[in-house]
Amino acid sequence: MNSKNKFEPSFYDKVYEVTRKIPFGKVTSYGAIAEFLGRKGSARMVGYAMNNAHYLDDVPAHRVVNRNGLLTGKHHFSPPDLMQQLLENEGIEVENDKVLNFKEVFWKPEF
DNA sequence: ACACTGACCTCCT
DNA sequence: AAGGAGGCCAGTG
Repeated sequence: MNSKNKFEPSFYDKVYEVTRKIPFGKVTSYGAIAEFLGRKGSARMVGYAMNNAHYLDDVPAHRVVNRNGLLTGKHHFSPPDLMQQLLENEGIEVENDKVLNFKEVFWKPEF
């Protein structure tokens, strides 16, 4: 997976690392992660990394939504509703494939 | 090494 | 206000 050497984690690895640090009951956006990693305009890379992250059970991909709080990646889960179910299970209100109180449950990536 | 892909974001009609 | 197109850049064939 990692094309770079092990001393310098690839972009994907950083995305996974940040995604794992998302607190319980919190969510973040692709753009926020991309910006945090220094690739502000590269939100697509984050989403692409999330695609691969599905093979990892350590990465809560359901906590990552787009900038509008919309569950864009829900269709990529086994049952599409699983993403919403997981979020609601964490106390996050989701309605019409959108995260309610997105501003409150939003978690800015940080170490 | 080139071309295409992609769970997004922003700007421009 | 709603929709279309371009841009961002790492990874894979």
